[in-house]
Amino acid sequence: MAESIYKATLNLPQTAFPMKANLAQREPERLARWAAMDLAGQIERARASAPSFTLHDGPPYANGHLHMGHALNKVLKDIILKVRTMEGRRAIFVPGWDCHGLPIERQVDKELGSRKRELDVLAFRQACRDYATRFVAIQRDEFRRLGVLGRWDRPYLTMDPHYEATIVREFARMIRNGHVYHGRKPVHWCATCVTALAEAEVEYADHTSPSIYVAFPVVGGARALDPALPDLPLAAIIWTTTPWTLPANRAVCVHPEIDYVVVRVGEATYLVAASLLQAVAGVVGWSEPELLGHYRGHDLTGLTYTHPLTGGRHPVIPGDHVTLDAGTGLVHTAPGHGQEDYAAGQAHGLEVYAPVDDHGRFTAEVGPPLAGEAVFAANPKVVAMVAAAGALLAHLDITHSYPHCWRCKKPVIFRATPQWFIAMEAGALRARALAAIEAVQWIPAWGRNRIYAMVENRPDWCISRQRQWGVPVIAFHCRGCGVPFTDAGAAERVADAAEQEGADCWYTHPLTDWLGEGACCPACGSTDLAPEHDILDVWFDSGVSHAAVLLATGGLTHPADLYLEGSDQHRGWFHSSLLAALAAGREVPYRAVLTHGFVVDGEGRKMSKSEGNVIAPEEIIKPNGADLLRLWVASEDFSDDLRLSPEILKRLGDGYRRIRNTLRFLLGNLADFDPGRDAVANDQMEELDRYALHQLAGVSERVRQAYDSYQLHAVYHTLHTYCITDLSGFYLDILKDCLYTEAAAAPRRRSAQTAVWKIAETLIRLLAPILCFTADEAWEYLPAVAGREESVHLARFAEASPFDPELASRWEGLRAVRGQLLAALERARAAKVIGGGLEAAVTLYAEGDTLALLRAYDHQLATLCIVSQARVASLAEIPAGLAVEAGEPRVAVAVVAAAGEKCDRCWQILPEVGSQAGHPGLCSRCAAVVRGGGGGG
RNA sequence: GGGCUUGUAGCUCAGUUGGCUAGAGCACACGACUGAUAAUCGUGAGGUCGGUAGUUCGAGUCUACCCAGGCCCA
Repeated sequence: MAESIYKATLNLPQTAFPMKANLAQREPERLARWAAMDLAGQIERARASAPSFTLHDGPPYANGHLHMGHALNKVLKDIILKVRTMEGRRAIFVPGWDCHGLPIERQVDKELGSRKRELDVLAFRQACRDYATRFVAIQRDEFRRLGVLGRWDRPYLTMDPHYEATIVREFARMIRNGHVYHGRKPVHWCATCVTALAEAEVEYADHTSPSIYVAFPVVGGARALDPALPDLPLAAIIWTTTPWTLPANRAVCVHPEIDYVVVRVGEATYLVAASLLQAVAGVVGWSEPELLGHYRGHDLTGLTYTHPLTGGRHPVIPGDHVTLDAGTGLVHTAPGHGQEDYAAGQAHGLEVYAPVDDHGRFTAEVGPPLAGEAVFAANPKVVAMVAAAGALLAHLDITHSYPHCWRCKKPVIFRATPQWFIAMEAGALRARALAAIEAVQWIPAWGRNRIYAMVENRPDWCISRQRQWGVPVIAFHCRGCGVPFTDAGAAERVADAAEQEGADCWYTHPLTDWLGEGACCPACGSTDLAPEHDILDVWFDSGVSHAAVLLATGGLTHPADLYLEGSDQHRGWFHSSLLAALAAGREVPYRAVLTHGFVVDGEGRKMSKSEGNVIAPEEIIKPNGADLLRLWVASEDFSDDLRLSPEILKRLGDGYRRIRNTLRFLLGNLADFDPGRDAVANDQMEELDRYALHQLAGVSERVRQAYDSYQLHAVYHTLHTYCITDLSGFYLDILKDCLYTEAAAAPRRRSAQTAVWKIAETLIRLLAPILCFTADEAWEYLPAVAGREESVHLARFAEASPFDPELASRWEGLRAVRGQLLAALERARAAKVIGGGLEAAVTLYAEGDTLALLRAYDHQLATLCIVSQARVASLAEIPAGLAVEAGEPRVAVAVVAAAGEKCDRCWQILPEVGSQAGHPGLCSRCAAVVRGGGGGG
């Protein structure tokens, strides 16, 4: 097609802002630019005296590469910080890492292999430190790639000397507050490796164990339970697969809500769960047990029984963990040898008894013949003793899943070992924590219930670990009497030393440096003292971050305004931070807690390697850029789980391109616009442009409000729909005629450009927290203005454009009619009456207010509907055969092919084309523009 | 098994205290344009609101149970 000679006289869009994002290449370039200009530092300096907003970073674990969960969390934080910054607040981001702990220790173990034996504690700790340092660097680079701004050059690390010192100092405060005590608790123990094992170090495998049913004689016989029963002996039947734990039995647990029965077999009666009677009868060989009575579990509690081996008397207690899956419904409980046994024992004041040494052998306490025997080897002896006591009802072998040591593959035992605890009741810690929870804003609100129930029910916090890579529990043992003790003053001295030397000082200094010369055991007076070897739980480390970071970093506040983590942290960091702060006599470290869900696949299932449905951040960034990942974060409602799938990314890519193109079009139409010279005052602007600014004001307000309440998905949907519906599909489409064909400096074109400019300035800023790369790129293509910030991230959100509801209601009326007209045009198109809209001449038939409105805007209707000619008439004049359009308002639309010639320049078909002197191909408007020196050119 | 939580078109989301033929954008189909062009515009077709049973004149919205997910425990 021959190009019109007039094309050069049009003001077509011009911009170097590329349509194709090419983010994979451009983002790293922008990151380099930000680094070179120290963008994060500039932002901090620009807001140095502004009101603060502190979002405290929960430290990820310094191990492995980032997964989507990490990316999600950090991007959410970054978006929120950028929002606060653009709202004018000082929002300093100090990222952190959790560096101590078992996973790193295990990795280092693996890497060292057999060489580990050659390393002393300090060398091993150094190896762990090196490992953590390596992954901090890796993860830092991966986080930065996401566009997250902050103090990446000086993050907080829980292994920093200052941080380690803070851990010790907070521990000292807890000692002073009377929270720290020493007790016993069962842990997985490998008797071969002579070490405690964490849950992660336990592997489950099949193992054959003796399965025995034992009768525990109830004190007082059947009548102790129910006087109506015959005066016969009564025995509670228990089942166990670890006979060796029987010497440590201290109770029998029953479920208070379960039905139990008493049955008579010969001259004895037995207690067993009703629903398990048949199974038990089969195993122990009862032919016809006689049913004597039904009882609920809570009827049984309060009974006591005689231990068949020791002769000791122990109680029947309630326990909700009792199930009817197997056994008898009455559970042998040894608080020193089982997790649930321990919990039940704690609730009823039972002794934590575990007469087994580090090598898995019975101690002298149990006496002959078991003393000195390895527990597994002693099983037959115990069974024989039970039989000898006349208490063995049945004995067989079963194969079942049983915990084994990850290292030596031998079966492990549960064994109570000495541990350090934070007491929940001392200083009313639990009550204070519950009260504090009420004062925090939980977003979503159900977070409050979740953490409240946990704090309400949790046992004392076991803070010691039998490990090496961590901060030592600052405590002492007396070699004389064996009594452990703490000393707050000593701990404070350790903290002082740790400020310089790190927690390693515990291993390098003599105890006299902490306790002074001549220190002695507070219990027996012995001066033969030893340091504690256990280290602190890593949750203790991160739990004191508020003290180590918020209190120690200028510009941050304590408490923080916000903690923001996944919902699993109700049990994790939110929880440990709360307890650590209160136990140390500090206030709650956060005012508000925001939680997000987990990343799941397109079906809502969790991502797992075995399922093959994992998507790594890398897989999004490499082809699409970090902005797309960020857009995904913003597009989904993060209060629930976030779905991620190839289709979702595809849709999102479409959305991104749409927004980008809209920006490009806006920028392209500002090529010749100099705001200082050309901007039109609001009251001088065309109504259409003022209506566009009114819409912008609404969008801006909605988005700002959504940002403020952390409804990021509402931000995305609002902006996306705005770009498509209000801008692309309405305002900008209509505006093309004016922008392209009017004289460059024509007042109505400058009016339009002023609106376009304000829309661009506002929209780019609103997008900046989410599309941090794209918005900053677009920022550079905005018309130059004095004092423009070097980056959009240094700017504030735009001043609100004016609302004009009265004008808006008129234009919404016009827009509704336009919608009706478009449907009519489509029919005409289908009937081949017209092709493009500009081939049409329309007549709008309306009535009442609509008719008045249309008459008032008569001269603008053609432009508004992008047809060549439009006229208005009363619905009363509607021609025969023309139907009223469906919907509101009531109008009829007649569409005919426009009469006249097509203007060579603006493509409208008008009757006057051909009558313009010197410009036979032009309409009168275009002829005037061309005579006046053309458009822009 | 327990605590908390989710389930509206293929996708992402709206649906205030129960009240209209359940909405939006995208994707899809069809069409237009070729001066936003690896763009742009229009029209249209998509949902028994996870299921069942209740309460009610009326339920996506309330109740109970069930199914399928998620987090944390056991």
